[in-house]
Amino acid sequence: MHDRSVKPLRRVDLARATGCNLETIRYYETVGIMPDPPRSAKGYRSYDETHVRRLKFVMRSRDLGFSLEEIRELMGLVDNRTQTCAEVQAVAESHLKDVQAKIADLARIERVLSETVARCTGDAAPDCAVIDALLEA
Amino acid sequence: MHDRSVKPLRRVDLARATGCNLETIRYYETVGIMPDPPRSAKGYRSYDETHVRRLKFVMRSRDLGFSLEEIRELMGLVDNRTQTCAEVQAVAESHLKDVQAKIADLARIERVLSETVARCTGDAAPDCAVIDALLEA
DNA sequence: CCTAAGGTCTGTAGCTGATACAGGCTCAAG
DNA sequence: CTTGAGCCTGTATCAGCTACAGACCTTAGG
Repeated sequence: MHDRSVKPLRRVDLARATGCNLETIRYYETVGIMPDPPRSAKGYRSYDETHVRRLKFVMRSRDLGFSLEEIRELMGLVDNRTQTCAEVQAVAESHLKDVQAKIADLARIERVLSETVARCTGDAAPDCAVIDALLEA
Repeated sequence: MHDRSVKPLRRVDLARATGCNLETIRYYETVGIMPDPPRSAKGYRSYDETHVRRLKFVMRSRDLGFSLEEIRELMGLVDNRTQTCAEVQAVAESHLKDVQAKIADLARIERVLSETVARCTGDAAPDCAVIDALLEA
């Protein structure tokens, strides 16, 4: 009962509530990731809790490595929830495969780098194992 | 003895010899990763084996995830090899730490994603575990 | 009521690391 | 000589932000 006429959030309030960068909020609006919010008489954006939730969703998704395009896709599925969650699962699974591939790539890089660094003597440059590894085919 | 007056390489030859994209070569020149090559009378770039080696070095380094800035640093150390290889080792080691951190991040993401996807029933959207995970704090 | 701090608005530029394209010129093989 | 392949430059595009300029507005304290 203590929410009679909740005061609207300014852009900076939304930023603070979510930890999102101020400018990024505007960016998300221009690229359609966040909806255009209602404006005050003077043109000031005014947000509410739905925006906080949505932005948190976006940020969590970004944090999990989803691209903006994937997030758009996810949110589209959520917004008109006429379909089953199988589609959502498919997006997430496809993204999971991407992540696993990236891990495999990085693991290879890690192996090469750590082997190379270990071979390094710290002596004169002409004998540097890192440089050799990069120069050799 | 069969290299009397080796014929100069064109840009496309350098691209083919290294597997680098044609435009990327020009890009690397503008950002100072590759040197400005000598030009023919008509202004055509002309490369030789030193460019091939240098570009291969750059590509291998990129492949191992070094940023252009890091590559510039590495090449600076190689070019005026007045210092010991300890500096090179330091660059590589610092990069190795970055790579390991990235792997750890991705591993966390992978865990969250795979757990979430596994919880998915494929049923109606309102119960979708992926969406729930993204909506929950 | 006035002032100062802090917020807001827009458009635009910069960042990384490429990649692509237009429009015009040139080279080399047949 | 023709034709196709390649060259040149400048500029635009992409993701995903981040930052700044310059003008305007709001709000709290004195």
